[in-house]
Amino acid sequence: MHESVATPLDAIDYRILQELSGDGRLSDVALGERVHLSSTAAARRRKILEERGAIRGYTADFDFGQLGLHMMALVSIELASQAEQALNEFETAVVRCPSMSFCSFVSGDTDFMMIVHVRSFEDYDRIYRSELSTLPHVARIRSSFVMRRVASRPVPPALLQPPAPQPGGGGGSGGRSLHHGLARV
Amino acid sequence: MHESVATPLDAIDYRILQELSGDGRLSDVALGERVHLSSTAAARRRKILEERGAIRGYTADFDFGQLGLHMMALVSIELASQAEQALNEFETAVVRCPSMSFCSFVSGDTDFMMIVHVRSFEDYDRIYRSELSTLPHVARIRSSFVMRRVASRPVPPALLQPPAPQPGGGGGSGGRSLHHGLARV
DNA sequence: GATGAAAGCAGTGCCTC
DNA sequence: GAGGCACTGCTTTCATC
Repeated sequence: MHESVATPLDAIDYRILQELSGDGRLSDVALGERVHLSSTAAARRRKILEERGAIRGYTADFDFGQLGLHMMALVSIELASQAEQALNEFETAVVRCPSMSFCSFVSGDTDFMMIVHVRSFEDYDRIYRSELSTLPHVARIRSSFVMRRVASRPVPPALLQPPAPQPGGGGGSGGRSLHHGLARV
Repeated sequence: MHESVATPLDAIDYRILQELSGDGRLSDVALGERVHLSSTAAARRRKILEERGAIRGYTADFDFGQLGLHMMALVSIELASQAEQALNEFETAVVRCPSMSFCSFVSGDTDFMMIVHVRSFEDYDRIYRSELSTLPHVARIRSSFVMRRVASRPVPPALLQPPAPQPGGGGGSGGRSLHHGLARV
């Protein structure tokens, strides 16, 4: 697996990503029409994007309410220790939380941020006690609840574009200089 | 108002949702095999789930790093006023933020939580000043950055199941194993 | 990137349980 | 009402240029 980007994505690749972001089940024929390519050319590009990992997969987007998941909680978790072993043990445990949708190690005044979907307040109470507060090394949990989703999209279409050239000519700091320190997010 | 829950989803429907959550481009033939149905029956159920809105759509899942989006920020925004007009004006403006992936009105000690993808620190600085701090009624912005994604999945498979029977009733069908791996981390 | 043939798939109507 | 089967027309795939 080559971590470095072998060939940069061109404008058509980004168009394909935009279309597949909007409809992941788009047929190759429809995809080709939208990016002004033949279906085979579109399919080939799509496959290359999948193989190089730019497209990691496809998923269905659900109505959480219809699935009975009426509440979404944003949970910030502070550990009692930030030693590597504590972080590792916490992370190993948290990926096994059945209710956890998202968890990341963050900078700032907390250690981890999680997104948790639950059915009800009772459900959250149960999960809080059985899944969250039993995670190792947890010192403090703060929860806030999503009252209303204002906007939600996998990636803003505006970001699915080739990196713009930096103003000022030779600057070139856009996009490729930040591999140190931040893992791929 | 008896149209809110037309027909409850059965166990096969939830199996279909699980499979499409893992691979949104699954063909009807493959879907049928996985849920032990013919392709036509699987396709019919999938279509019904789409039409009733349980499946809102399908989307591709990207490697943000390969797209040049090396940073993800969690931004909490507190407004100077929580009057309805202020909330409305803020929300109208925030959905136009090109870099915004997610925004919700939340309970707790802030008003809105956003997820923002950017290319670099320079990019974030630019977006902070041009997109975030110019939003109407903003009193305070706090950002934290995702250092590492520990886990990320659209919906935990464990939640894509029929609601468990209420305790005390008589339900004995709760022997569910939680061995689902994380689809993508 | 395009073309054409072959394989595979989706969509429909009809039948069974 | 729901599942399965067979047929028909597309779509995808893989040669090849």
